[in-house]
Amino acid sequence: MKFHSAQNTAEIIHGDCLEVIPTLKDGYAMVIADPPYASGGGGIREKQRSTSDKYGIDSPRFADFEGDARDQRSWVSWMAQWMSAARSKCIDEALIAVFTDWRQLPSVTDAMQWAGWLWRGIVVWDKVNPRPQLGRYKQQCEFVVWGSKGTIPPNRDIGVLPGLYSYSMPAGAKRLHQTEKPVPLMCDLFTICPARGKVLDPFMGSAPAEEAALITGHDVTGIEVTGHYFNTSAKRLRDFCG
Amino acid sequence: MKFHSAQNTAEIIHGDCLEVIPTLKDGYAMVIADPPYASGGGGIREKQRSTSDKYGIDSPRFADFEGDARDQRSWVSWMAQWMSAARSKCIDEALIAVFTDWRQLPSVTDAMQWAGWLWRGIVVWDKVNPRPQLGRYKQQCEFVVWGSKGTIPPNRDIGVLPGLYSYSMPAGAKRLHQTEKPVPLMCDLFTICPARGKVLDPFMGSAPAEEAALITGHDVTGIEVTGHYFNTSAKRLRDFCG
DNA sequence: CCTCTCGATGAATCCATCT
DNA sequence: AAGATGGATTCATCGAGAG
Repeated sequence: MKFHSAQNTAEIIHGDCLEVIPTLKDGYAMVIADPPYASGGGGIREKQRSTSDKYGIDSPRFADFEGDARDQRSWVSWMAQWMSAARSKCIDEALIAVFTDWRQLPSVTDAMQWAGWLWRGIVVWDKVNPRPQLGRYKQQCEFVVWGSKGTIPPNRDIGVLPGLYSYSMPAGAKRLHQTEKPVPLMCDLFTICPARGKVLDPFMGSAPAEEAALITGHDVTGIEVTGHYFNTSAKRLRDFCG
Repeated sequence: MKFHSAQNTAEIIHGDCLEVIPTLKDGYAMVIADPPYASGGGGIREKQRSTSDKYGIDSPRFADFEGDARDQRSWVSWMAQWMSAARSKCIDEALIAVFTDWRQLPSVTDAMQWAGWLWRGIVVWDKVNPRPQLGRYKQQCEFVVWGSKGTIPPNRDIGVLPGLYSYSMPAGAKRLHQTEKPVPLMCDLFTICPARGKVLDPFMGSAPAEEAALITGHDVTGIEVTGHYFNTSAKRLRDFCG
């Protein structure tokens, strides 16, 4: 399914990214990913809880999403698999940026390197208003582990990018997914992507990255396995493209 | 060597923390550590460079510090060893906080857990003005991996602590060590330590943590292996205690 | 005492050039 | 051919010193 803004195209595909990615044409300049964190709890019982129960706060407003019930070992190898598949569809100077929380950060850096990407750093997303925790430090930040397929060419016209971004979680009716990322944050992250470079997003969710890619002038391919959220994304992009 | 503020005592010891820690009395409520990161490079050549050369910029202003030349495997097991030794001198509800950069963050979380500590989160230190890097995200933050020996009792009277702190690197003549941490940052981190709880600092450097501990009302034991920096710390604490 | 300008600095990274 | 060395780059912030 395709949506067109003034200059760019967003294509969205309903399916499992491990099956869909091999069918794509290559030429991607950036991979952006917000995979299920699978970190809601240590034991098998926690993994079996629904995502809206694990990550929801008071009343479950959101449909459950898939892929969050893997145990730690299989989660890491699965992460490495899709990162490897995505890498094979990328140009040599491509970049990758993967969201994670503190619990899975070490596993994400492992998986990224197993998949052949060069790990280059950690960008911090300050969520500004996280849930307070009495008597301990708040988990105020999430992290974007980023890397590249090969060397990054110098002297691109993008200046110096921040390593810390502060944006509140999307709130209220505008929020369409439990773990939706702010569109302005996604726009900022795309600053590192070469002008007009194609973007691949294997975990579309409610499509904030697709909206941001169109805003910043990139073609984008989004993949989503959960039917409910694929439909949510289609509606969002239909509305956005007017 | 001991220094006394109005209410508290700082004891500083010259030696290798792995040898010194077993000689200490127990009863510590918090371990704070800023170990050598050993992340200056992947190969043996990088490890052999002096710390002032690796981490300093143009003209080396600071004396070199020891312990930064371990390779990755031995660095991790060494980290686990001192964390384990420190843990055995702690009370059941003790806390630990360890500084690291992005490169070593996954290894620090491994070592902390190998040593028996419960890993509880990542506190982010925003350095505000890191060196800019053209065409990529800046490495703007360092990280404090924190955990506890056992459960953390609820309802301690410290309210909710931030998970993100912004402080510039100490600058100018006040800065006594290449990698010195800001005293206000150290003071903020000690907010989680129970009132009058004893603090252990195995990598004293130029003693910003010792100064912060006295300011916030804690007895503290600092250990430093490099003679030059032991003397620097002694002078700093002598001046501070008047 | 406050404001302004100017200069110096940084737990960096990359690459061309030697050995 | 592989490993070691040295130099260039970048800009927000801080501090010193002048006005």
